[in-house]
Amino acid sequence: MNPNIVKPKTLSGFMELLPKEQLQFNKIKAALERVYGLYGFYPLDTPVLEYAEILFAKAGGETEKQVYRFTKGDTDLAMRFDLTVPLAKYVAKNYSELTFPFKRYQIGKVYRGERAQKGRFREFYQSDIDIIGDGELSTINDAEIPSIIYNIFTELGLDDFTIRINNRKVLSGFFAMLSLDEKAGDIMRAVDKIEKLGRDTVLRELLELEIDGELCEKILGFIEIKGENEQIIEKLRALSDGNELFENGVGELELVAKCIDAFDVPRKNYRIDLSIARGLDYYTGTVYETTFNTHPEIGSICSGGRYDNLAGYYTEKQLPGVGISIGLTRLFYILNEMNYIGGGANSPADVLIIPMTDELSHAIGASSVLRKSGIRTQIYFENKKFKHRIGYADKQGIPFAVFLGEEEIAQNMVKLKNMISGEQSCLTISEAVQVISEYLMSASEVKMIDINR
RNA sequence: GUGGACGUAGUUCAGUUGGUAGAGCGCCAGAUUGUGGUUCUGGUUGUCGUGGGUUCGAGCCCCAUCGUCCACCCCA
Repeated sequence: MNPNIVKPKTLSGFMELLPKEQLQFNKIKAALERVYGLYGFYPLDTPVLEYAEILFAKAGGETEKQVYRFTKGDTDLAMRFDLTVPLAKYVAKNYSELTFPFKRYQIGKVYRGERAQKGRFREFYQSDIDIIGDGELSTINDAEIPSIIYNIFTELGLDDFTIRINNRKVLSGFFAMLSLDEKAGDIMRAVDKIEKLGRDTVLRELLELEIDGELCEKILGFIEIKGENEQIIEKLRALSDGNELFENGVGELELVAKCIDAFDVPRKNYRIDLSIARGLDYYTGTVYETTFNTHPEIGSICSGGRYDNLAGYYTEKQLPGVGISIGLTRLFYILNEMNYIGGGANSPADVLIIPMTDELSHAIGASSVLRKSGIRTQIYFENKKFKHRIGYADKQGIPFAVFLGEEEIAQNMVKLKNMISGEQSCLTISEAVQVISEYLMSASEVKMIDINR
């Protein structure tokens, strides 16, 4: 091997897609943007790099260790590890220019310097939506978020998922009732794992926190409360000893659940689950977590919640908000892994024009006509054997080929071949446009993701 | 940061007690010079991650190193 050749390789934990996969990825991204737009969210883009002092204003412990940080000259720089902190900075900085409640979505890459593994990346897309209030923000917003998530997943063709909701005030209030306020954070982190690790492991972790065995049982019994949403609320009411935080939380949870019904999210796709806690400590109210029913081992594909104060590190203003983040890279990775992806058109073009003569003006003219009708068109310019030319269309799944030879040009016709059926016919260019357009109409009904594949 | 597995062709991988470097897929050519996807025939591809050691002889054994993957932690 030539020693001057540098072996091409990509860093571990950085996803790089093949052309067809990238096409599918972009379709999913476009579907998200479309739905966000339907709910009146503004798009936002912020820099990947920020001053380290901005990103580290809040960060601590684990996240801090995972941030890529470096200096250029005298500037201390860091790469964003989520989209929430940049949003906080943005809102604080542009407070006077914004209209509240401020609704924004942002789809961008974030960076975490941790060990990569299955479905775990060091560079990945997050797709965030947040609603930020000025001073206060109605709890009804907490119900709109799951409805957006529901619409996104159904839009993508998925239906076997569950959005689970809970309220941190309910949990914190309950722990306060057990006089365990100080350990609330640790307890929540332990309790959050019950789905994955099982009751026994969680019990062991609770005991390690030096919590009395009887209280541990109470905690476990609490998070295992099951039933229809109304029944859960009823059971919670019965448990209350008048703790204000707890009662507030139960009230919020009831309201949010009721409103989610009003948003027409089917009961099969969401439910109250008291074991959902979220490890992050800035959540103060409603919390969400979404999983695929058939593959719970994957973990959460999108999660978020309510926070009291978004930008306390950057402004005196009180800015409560609610938001959620979809792990787009992970979502795509998993769908791809399961072969769910690939339905519908995934070709770069709808037609490949194959000129059979040296004179290309007819081919170029035909391509202009096709493109003006919204048909994605490529011309094969290379001087290759015929089987390569048609093979180019075949390999890329381009559904139509147009042959332009002496004969067709003389008759002012094109030969249109349907690559899937193999049928071909001599048509005028406008007839060809019609045939292709009809095909594209029917093809667009195919779901891009098919879990039954 | 902790623990475990694995590095062989473009790619996925086989390679027996240490004895000539292999297969599928892909790619190229032909059957078929204006018809792909199927089929058949032929062909192409290697610093066996890197460095050292043991040995008459190492893809295989030993040491080191780099890299990758998996799990934990944490998270999307």
